[in-house]
Amino acid sequence: MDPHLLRTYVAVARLASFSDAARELGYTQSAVSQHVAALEADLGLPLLTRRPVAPTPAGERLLEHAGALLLRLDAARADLDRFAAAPRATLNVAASPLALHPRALAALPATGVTLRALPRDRVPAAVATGEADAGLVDGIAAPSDPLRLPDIAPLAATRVAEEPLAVVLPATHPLAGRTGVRLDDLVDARWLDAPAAGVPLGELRAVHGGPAGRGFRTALRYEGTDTRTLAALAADGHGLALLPLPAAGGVPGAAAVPLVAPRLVHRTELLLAAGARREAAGPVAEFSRRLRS
Amino acid sequence: MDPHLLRTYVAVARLASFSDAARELGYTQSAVSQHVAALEADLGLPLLTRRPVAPTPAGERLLEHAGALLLRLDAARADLDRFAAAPRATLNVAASPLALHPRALAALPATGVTLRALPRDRVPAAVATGEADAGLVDGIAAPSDPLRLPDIAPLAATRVAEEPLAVVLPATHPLAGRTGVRLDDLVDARWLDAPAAGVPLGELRAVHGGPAGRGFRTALRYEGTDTRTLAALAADGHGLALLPLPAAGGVPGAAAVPLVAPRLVHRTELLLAAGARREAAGPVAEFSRRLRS
DNA sequence: GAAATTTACGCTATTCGTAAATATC
DNA sequence: GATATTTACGAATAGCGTAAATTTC
Repeated sequence: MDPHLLRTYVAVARLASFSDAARELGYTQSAVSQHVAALEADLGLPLLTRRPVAPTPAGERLLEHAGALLLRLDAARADLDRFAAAPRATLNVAASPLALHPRALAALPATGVTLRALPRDRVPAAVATGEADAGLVDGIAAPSDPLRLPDIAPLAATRVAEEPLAVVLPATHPLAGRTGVRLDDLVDARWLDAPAAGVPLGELRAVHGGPAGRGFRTALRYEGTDTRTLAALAADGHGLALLPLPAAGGVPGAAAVPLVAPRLVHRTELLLAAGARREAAGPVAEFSRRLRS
Repeated sequence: MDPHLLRTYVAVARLASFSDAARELGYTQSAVSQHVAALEADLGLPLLTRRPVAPTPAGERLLEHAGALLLRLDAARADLDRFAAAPRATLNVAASPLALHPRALAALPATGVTLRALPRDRVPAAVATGEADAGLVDGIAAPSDPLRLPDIAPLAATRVAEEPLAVVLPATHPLAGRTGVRLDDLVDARWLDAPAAGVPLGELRAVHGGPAGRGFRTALRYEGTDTRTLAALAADGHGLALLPLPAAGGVPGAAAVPLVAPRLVHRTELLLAAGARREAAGPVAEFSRRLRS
């Protein structure tokens, strides 16, 4: 189970071709074939069917392991590399769309900043592998609870902000006038699933504690990142949206009603590779220090 | 960052000796020295001080990564090995002390069972690496929330049971007569820290959502696994204990008062390596099926 | 029979052990 | 000076590419 072999195997499985994988990895087809053969011999299992090239059931399993494994390996290397490298002169921030809290924006250094929007679940990996120096992620959690992040690598998470959650509904909706809604009142409602722009429904289900069982049916899926659009969709009756309260207001035809039960908040966290915390100077340290205070 | 090198490095760091590590791994001292040198060259960093042998700061960092990495690697191998192997004839269960719920005991097959008690945090690893065929873990969580387990490998977790939590206090305690207590009433209290026998205070703090900030001072630490002893200590005024309600009752001089706020439960889960779920027959499948129904 | 994967084979680079050299307490 | 780590060096091995063989559509 040499990582090289795993890496090759993953590439072959992804591209469904030995030859294409060889091109991508800079090997000959022969070498790729030998890699896969070695892996199969090592595990005593066929991993791929040939013609067409597709993973066997055992191969599917291995893919799950291999992905995480290679990610961790890259993360370890990146983290250790940071030890040796000089403090960076620029700051590379990966952020999920809703994590760009004013407090975070205010803490950004004046120059040398690159800000990249990434899907929520790719932010931790970006920080771990060194693609980004710092990450800003959001999610929902119980008040003052940390977010549940996948542990790709030892990352230091710091609270940046917590805001109430709000349900966005059409101004004509019977609940629109309320000062607060309970989620239980809305289990039968149709929701907008907007993993990028809004709070992902899956996460809500996880935190709220419903097993796959009840509710949260999806009416429409929106794949963009614009919260105004999302609120407009909600105003137009395509389904309910869940947003941080500050982001939910001010859309014509829409009412934002705070979610009062269960007691959940929209939380933003700063993510730093643990190795990066040693840096005493530089924009990464500066950004981190400002957000911490 | 070859896993072999990492494994050697970890052994050297743990044993604080090149020679001892060589003996343990079945290499010569020379080979071990070369391994460490190769790693240091690869990363461009010194990882160990010699005489005495101890990890440098960078080495410490690497240890964190390496541990998780090697664990995942072992888990992957074990998981794939299960694919090739014939269904096991015996059932090897790893369980944290409080996870031995009657429902779990009742589901055990009549013969061929080995039951091993393990600290809570080692159960997932035991299942992942194949040391155990199945695991029973407990912890505290919001009602019908899954436990937060470290993701060493893709493990399938199933709910086995949820029980109310109870605070165990001396019968003479002012709150002893209550039908329920709120945790907020007890932040100033002294607690028994019994990571093995009771619910770990750290976990409570995490779920309840206090950052390192307030409360949960420890009066006495008990490292055994016996809940009766723990309750007796609480009865004797050495501090408060937190136990699942069923385990908390019936101790002379002690009162068990259900915890009513925050709404948390003691939860037990069955852990199965995802690879093992394919087994249609055998004691592992039988055990799993009985607990699922 | 064309396209793709596997196998054969030779070259090179790596890895490990023996043994000598060197460093540290 | 004894103990422990490093270095030098040779033998075995593993890994890759070229090219021929084989498989499959």
